[in-house]
Amino acid sequence: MVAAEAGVSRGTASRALNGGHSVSRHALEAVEAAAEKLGYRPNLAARSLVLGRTGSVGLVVSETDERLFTDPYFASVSRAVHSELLRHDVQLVLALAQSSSERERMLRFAAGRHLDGVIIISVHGQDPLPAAIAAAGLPVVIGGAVEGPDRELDRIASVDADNRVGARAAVEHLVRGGRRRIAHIAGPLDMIVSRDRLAGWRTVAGATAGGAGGTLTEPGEFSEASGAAAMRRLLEREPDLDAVFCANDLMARGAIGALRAAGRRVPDDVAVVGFDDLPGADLGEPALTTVRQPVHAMGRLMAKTLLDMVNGRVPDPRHVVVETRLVVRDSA
Amino acid sequence: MVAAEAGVSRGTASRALNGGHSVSRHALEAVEAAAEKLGYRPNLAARSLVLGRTGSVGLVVSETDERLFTDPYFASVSRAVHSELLRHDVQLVLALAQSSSERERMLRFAAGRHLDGVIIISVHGQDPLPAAIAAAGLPVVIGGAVEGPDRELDRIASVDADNRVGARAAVEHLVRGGRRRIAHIAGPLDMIVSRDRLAGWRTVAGATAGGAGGTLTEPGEFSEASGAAAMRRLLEREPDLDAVFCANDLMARGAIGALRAAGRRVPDDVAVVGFDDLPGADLGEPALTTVRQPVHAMGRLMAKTLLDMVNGRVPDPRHVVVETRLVVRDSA
DNA sequence: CTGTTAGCGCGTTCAT
DNA sequence: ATGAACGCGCTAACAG
Repeated sequence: MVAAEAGVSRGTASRALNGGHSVSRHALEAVEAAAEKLGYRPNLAARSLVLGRTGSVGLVVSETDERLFTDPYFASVSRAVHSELLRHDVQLVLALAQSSSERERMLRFAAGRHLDGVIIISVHGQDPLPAAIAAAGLPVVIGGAVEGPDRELDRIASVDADNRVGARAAVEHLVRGGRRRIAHIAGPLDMIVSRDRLAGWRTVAGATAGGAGGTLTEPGEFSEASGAAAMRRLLEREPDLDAVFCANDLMARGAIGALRAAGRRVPDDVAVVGFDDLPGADLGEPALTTVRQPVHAMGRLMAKTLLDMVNGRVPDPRHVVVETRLVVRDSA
Repeated sequence: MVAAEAGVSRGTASRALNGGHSVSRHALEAVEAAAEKLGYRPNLAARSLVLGRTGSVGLVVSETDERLFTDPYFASVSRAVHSELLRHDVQLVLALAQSSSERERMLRFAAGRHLDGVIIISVHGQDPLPAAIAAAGLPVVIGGAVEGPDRELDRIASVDADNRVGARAAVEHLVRGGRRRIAHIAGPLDMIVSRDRLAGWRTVAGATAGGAGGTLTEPGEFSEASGAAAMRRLLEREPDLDAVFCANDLMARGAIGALRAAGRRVPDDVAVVGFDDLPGADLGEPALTTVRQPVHAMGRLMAKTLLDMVNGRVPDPRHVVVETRLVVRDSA
């Protein structure tokens, strides 16, 4: 420790640079001056080796960078997580993990103690990554629902929106508006979020149009283009549909474009409801009726929960579901 | 080292887990089996302490998360950087650094040897971060131009597009098309990119409309909304303008919207040229004439250059400028 | 309040 | 081919 070259011993220097407890004013000033003069930077690798802490947590996105940078949802979540971490002086490390080889690398990275904990969003299928990281001893917070054995692991927590309830509210709103042939553009069916929103829709729509309402669905991929494509397929299958509930706002925007291209007016001919209430949903033409997810609050909660776990506290409940709310605008 | 519990000494185990050189088949297998059984994960913090290498590099974006997730430019760059790093088995760590306190944290993070090197894009003003990181002994690659003393530092390299030339080509194209009152929507003037594109425009436009062409400019912030706002200001100042060159595609899109809202046809009344040629530029209505920047190649080059420097090679030249190319489509 | 010592987990020399 | 010992830079625990 070069700073010790400035008068005192390494122990004293270390104390001075950290809290400054139990150090005389004189020594403290000498150390600070020396550190300044030498441009001293503590080696964080060494520090984390002895402390068992790195002071940084990861936000891993199991998604193509395409979607990461395209869907405002991720922007909102990262912003929320980031701002919460800053308050606790913790560094955010954003990492992509699309392919399984990248997930494997991520696992090595996290398990190798480069991180104190990990937040994972956009989990597809039953991704082994969360459980693997937890098995390596790191706390994991999942943004979204958790099923199966993972749910029981003490090191895994989650923050999810009440997707089923939200979806049901959306479709009930359409029914109240007199719509009968209500279609659904779903998200990728390997994601629990998608299946939950689908289930919420089916509960209500299955009771309309003589039960046929429960089959009128096409999957998309949460992107605008995939929403437009799904909408075209639905129109082909069922030209008479009078409403469509989309699993997110981006697909809703795509659906509106496709409807217009097909000569339908929104909401006169076909009503459209989205999910998320992302920034901008209120601006488009027409303004989008959608289910609001408190994304910012959820992001902060994920961060806060993770930090709690990093500090050895097990949150109770470990799995929280936050409320959503229907926001009625012009499109339905 | 727990793996040593499986028969051999720690040294042998270490050799077995790494190259496997100078280790008997028998010992090697024993160690591998033990590692597998114990779910052994090397502690990367310890490894980087002794090796002086972490195997990860940072991509820091001095930008709001808003823009990071909104401007497809960042998506393209990160994708390129990421893919190149993967080939070399290096972990990408994405980090935001908007405020100066976040930059300070980033500096501690990098200087603390959590990273082997750093790529910085979207540098505003003369950000002290690059020089500070370089001073801490880490190699830095800047995406964009470098001015002043930073340019001479051995540890700083850069990859930039020939913004002046590209801008000039765009404006010359407008002149050839018979346009005379050619306005410019600039980027934030604290960025060299913006000033370079502005200068390219001024070179040519300054010679049109009796010299008045060189003053008809308004700054934006590279976002669609700021492009629209700048366009409105320009129309107010100069209702007769017949063309506008925008410092990026996003602002060009915003400008087109504002022009239409003001009742001007594009390109009939006003021609519009952008910069970047981002995915989607060819799709909109009208398809955008723009200056193509080889973003993917630039991203890969940044990554490759950084890895070279991490390995002790100093690239020559240290500052490279890549060519851009005008892509003529419908909007001008 | 301060100096000393030990040890975090690893790769690597040097003997053997 | 292998084992023992050392040191990376740091903090914590213990003496003084």
